[in-house]
Amino acid sequence: MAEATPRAMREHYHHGALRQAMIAAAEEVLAERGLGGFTLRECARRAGVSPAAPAHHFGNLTGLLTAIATLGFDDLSTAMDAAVAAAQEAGTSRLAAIARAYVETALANPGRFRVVFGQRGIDREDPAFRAASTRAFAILVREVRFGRGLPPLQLPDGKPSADALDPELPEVLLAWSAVHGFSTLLIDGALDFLAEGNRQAFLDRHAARLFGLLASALSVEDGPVSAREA
Amino acid sequence: MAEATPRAMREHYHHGALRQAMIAAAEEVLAERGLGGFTLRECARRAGVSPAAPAHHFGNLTGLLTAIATLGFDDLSTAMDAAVAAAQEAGTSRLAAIARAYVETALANPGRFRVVFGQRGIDREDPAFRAASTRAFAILVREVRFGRGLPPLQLPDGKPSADALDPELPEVLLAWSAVHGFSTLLIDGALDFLAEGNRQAFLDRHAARLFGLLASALSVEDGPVSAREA
DNA sequence: AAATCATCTTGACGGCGTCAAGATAGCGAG
DNA sequence: CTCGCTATCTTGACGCCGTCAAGATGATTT
Repeated sequence: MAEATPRAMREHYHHGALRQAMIAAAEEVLAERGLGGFTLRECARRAGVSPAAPAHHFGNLTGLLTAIATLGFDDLSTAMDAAVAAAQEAGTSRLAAIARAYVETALANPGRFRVVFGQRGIDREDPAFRAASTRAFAILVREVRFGRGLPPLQLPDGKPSADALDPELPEVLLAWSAVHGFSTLLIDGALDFLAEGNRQAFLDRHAARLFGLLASALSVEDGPVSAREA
Repeated sequence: MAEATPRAMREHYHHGALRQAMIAAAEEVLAERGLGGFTLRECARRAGVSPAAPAHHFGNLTGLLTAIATLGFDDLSTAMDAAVAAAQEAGTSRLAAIARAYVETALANPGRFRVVFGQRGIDREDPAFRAASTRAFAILVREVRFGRGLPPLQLPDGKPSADALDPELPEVLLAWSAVHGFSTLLIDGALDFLAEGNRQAFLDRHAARLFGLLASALSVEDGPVSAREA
């Protein structure tokens, strides 16, 4: 497949599905070496193609990363939706399930997760990316509203009107910030001094309590419920 | 100062304070071009020195970034402590003040903030870095405990014993995750589709509510306050 | 005054992303 | 059926990157 003989080159001069092949190679490289070790040339190498070939399909490195980011966002949506369905079934907290799914997706392939959040130049105006991003955000909004006993919002097609989701925005932002922050802190090793070399044990020990705390914080009806016996 | 004549070169063959100069240059580059446009060679250029000169002081790029990260963590600590003092004075929520300070620090110099959290290879085992990191974490722990009406923890010197801070760990993690996640989402532009081109207005509009929500969530006395009428 | 040592320069290496120019092949129009 | 068109891919080059080995320089110690 990656033959170097003139014969094979002649036969495969036109790759035929380079775009797909590049994306597959990119996912591979990200999983293997992370975002730091990610290289356009290496992806081209694995796709069995010259370094300049991808330009025609993706424009440049940013284009490739944007494509990866779009897929990554879709995976995030898929994982969250699946988690919600499972929690629904099991009768457990849907918000906690979403949180778990988000963090697990990030930890499963940190390099890819970092691409999604543009640690290395993606095109946020790209229509496909925007669509994927909006889709994921809508899931979060829907679940936060569900957690507060509110009916789902009518999301015509494009982005939800800012006014419509304004009332619950702080809750949504808190939810997203918390799961996203926890994910990045874990990925970047900022919590390693607490995990003492065993990240999984650390998660088993504290993640559920953290997610539960978040879910219950978001379910609280109104203002400060403190002042209980302070 | 950055003369190129042999004369000046001879006079300045030994820079004398290259370490400082490199750090200053690095901060400059980070502020100007962000972490993506950050380059060891560019820093050396601004310090008026050859590309290989910094090696003697920092080892390699990672060494320089680690030094920057250490300073960045210290700034985070300073900002948080100042915010707490101010809130104390004003009688407002100390936790909300810390949150605001954290986010503001991140937004003030995103490139530097990204260095702190190792988006580009730092040495987390570096003693100075570890100390700075522990210091900042201790502030967070102290304030979360204060918010819950608990006395400050005895932190001998090194890291706090894991057992001692175990009870409040979920709250601390939630606090850190939320402020960190909000910061990175903002920095990475993931919230731009909500901010509609005016990030400051967006913050003015929603940040206070978000921080207030977080602070009150952390002040809740005990377990799930949900199940109220679910 | 001589020797030692930290500091800095020079020149080179391989790897990167990108670009211009040319080779190749599939495809539609005649 | 063939001719040309166009999308696709290669080649070779450019400037930039981080790093290294070897040598120059100057401060410090002996």
